[in-house]
Amino acid sequence: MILYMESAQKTYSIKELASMAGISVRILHHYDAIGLLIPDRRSGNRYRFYGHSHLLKLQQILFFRELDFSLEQIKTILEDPEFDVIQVLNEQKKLLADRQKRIARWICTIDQTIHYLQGEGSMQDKDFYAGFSEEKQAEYEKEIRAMYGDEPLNTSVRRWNSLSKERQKEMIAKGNQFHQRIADAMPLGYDNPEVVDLMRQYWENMQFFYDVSLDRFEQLGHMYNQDPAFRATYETVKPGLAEFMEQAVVHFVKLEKAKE
Amino acid sequence: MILYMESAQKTYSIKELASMAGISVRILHHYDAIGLLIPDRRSGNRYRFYGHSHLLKLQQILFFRELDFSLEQIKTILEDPEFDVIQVLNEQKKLLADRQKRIARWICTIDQTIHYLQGEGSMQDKDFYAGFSEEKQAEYEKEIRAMYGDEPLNTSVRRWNSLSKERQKEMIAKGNQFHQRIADAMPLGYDNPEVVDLMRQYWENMQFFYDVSLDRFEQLGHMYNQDPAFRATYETVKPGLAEFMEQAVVHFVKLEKAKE
DNA sequence: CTTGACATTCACCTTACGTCATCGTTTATG
DNA sequence: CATAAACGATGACGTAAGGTGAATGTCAAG
Repeated sequence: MILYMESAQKTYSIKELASMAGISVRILHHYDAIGLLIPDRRSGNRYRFYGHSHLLKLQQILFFRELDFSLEQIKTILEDPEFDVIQVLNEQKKLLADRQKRIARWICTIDQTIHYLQGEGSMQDKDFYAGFSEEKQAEYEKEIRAMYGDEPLNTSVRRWNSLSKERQKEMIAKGNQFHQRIADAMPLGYDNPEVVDLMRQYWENMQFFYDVSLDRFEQLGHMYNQDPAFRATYETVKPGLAEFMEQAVVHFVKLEKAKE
Repeated sequence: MILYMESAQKTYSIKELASMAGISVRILHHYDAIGLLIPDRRSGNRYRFYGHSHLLKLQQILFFRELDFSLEQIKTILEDPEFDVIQVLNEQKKLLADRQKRIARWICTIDQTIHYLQGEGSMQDKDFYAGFSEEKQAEYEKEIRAMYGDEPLNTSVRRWNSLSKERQKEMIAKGNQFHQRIADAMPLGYDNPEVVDLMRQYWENMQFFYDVSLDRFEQLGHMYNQDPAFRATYETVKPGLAEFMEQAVVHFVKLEKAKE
């Protein structure tokens, strides 16, 4: 492992390090015992002292741990002389993205299960486990493609395509109307009841395409402001609309959750 | 647990069930031993046989397991006579959404760490662990607010705000230009080299605000088409643009990944 | 009648710590 | 200065969720 940290800086006691990292002292004992994170200094009384470099290494360890690597694996990874922190951090980002996708599949499977339980569809037994293994998923997607051809279809797109052209235009116009109405309502402030009601309508309108949970809607709200593409489109309707939308969505979600 | 499944249907051997669910036979033994999933029938030779209802219950168990519930907790949850599958499925969706958020924070922490390691910023030690515990995160956000006031600020928004008004207008115009140029290029087809190059520029332009990975960009691509709000704004530029953008993004990402 | 696939139970092993217990050290306080 | 509280060390045992293997039973097919 290549770590260019001139460690001159501060040293931490075992408890300091543990509480900074949000872990127990015992864990650091354990990591010392198995040679995963050995303090560079031991005072005469055998007290452990950690330097700044251990901070980074511990972060690495906990990253990998979060990704369900075994401590043994982590050790070999970190001991690898070819090991480049930045490269591995980038790889970790990818792993996390994979995990996000997996969770998204799970959410999808849950939706299907709910649908099945409500008796509206007949789910085959194997579908129950679609969210699980990679191979099963690959296999499953193959069948889907065999059924629907090679187009990148999914339910919301199919639902959209099933609308008449008339209806599509209508929906688009509706969306734009909302943006305009929300823009007009900006001076009232994001916590104005009228604005809150507008947000509710906006949200309910979405449900047609997409099963948008409150949490999901909140995420979208942030994106309205933060993603440059969306931000730009909102800002052209009216300067400040992107940020206003974010605030209004967050506020609406908060109110809605308080109801429950 | 309320499960209205008239189990008349097929019965499965232990191995069949295990392989359907992608788990080991031993796990089913274990679940039987601790009374978590007991087969309804044992033939004379003590062989276990499972029915359709066990499929659903096992799915529930594995769902909760994925969410790091202990088997003990899972047992009490499923034994609760008040237990409503659909309600809990909805709760699980929420938990999964939380997990997604947590991962998003991790990705953010990784980005900061990379930034720090490249010597471009000075990260405080505690920031190393920002992705971890909830309390730490709450604490941390408090400090942020103390520093920046009560606005819901984040790096990309700060970055945006740090631009001059002139520059902001410029960026918005740029985004719109892209949309227009991409719309104009639609007849060429999403796999046209010119379109691919446009997508690259679009992507690179994003990097200014947001560290958009290829995977993330692909997700965004799907949203352009699937999220009604964004779909609507794209469709007003030109009908069919939303779907075209999705295809073009997916194609671009595929090409880009093939390069690696 | 044997072989191979599948089933059973019993029993010990593993990982990554938690949880004492027992003891030494340091520091704050009366 | 004495003493308690807080922190440190080591050692030993416990735990959850299975893995792994041994010894043995069952059954259909060749």
